[in-house]
Amino acid sequence: METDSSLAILAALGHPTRLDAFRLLVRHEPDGLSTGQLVEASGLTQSTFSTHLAVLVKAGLVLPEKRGRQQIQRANIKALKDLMLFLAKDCCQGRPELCEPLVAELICC
Amino acid sequence: METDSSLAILAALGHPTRLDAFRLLVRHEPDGLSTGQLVEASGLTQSTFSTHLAVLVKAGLVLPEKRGRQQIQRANIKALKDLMLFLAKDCCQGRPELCEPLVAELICC
DNA sequence: AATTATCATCGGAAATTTACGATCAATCGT
DNA sequence: ACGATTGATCGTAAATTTCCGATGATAATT
Repeated sequence: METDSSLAILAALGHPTRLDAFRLLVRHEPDGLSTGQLVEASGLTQSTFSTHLAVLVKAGLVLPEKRGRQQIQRANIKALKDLMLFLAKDCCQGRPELCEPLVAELICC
Repeated sequence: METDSSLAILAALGHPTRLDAFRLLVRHEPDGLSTGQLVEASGLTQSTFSTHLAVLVKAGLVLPEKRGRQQIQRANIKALKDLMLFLAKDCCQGRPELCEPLVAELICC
């Protein structure tokens, strides 16, 4: 994964509203949630949340899917995986000994 | 790890200057780099970079250490690990089947 | 066809971030 | 003690982000 798309993902998740929304979508995989449900959960205005959602979509973290006049949003787990691999490479590639306990702790989850 | 500190880490890494600096520090573990070396690598002004560095330190991603009149900066690998565990929990806790390929790919690195 | 529901986009205000030069504090070398 | 080096902090201007109400576009309902 290139650093630019990782950067976009990090920036997208670096806001409470967007992080909450993404985590909520992960918990609702693979059904997803409509934009309206996400708006309600956020407690923000529809237009305000729409711009946040656009950031997540642009970063590739959320995959919108048209269903009727609703817009179903789904978390892109692969994007999350790619980000984690990108982060892991930083410490594992250069310093494998630093990565060992990290992976060990991940396996048990 | 609480979501607030994860949020701070994500926001801190969501800027090219700070992401670059952090990755550079990871590659220089465990020796670290002086602030001046980081400034030079960033190509920014000393004062500008100093504010970026403060964000990284506040998020706990970088651990400063006084040495003479220099300030040695070191990457906090544990903070990175905690972030990855936080992200992994989102998809693993709710949906273990989503996490399996993620962990599998991490192990090989 | 008209109305309603869902969601994106526009326009603009307020807040925050980013960037810089200048200054200050601390430490080192002379 | 004095000057030089290192890096944090202050003041501030420009850019970006965040938030909202209003408007538009599209699709379902009546």
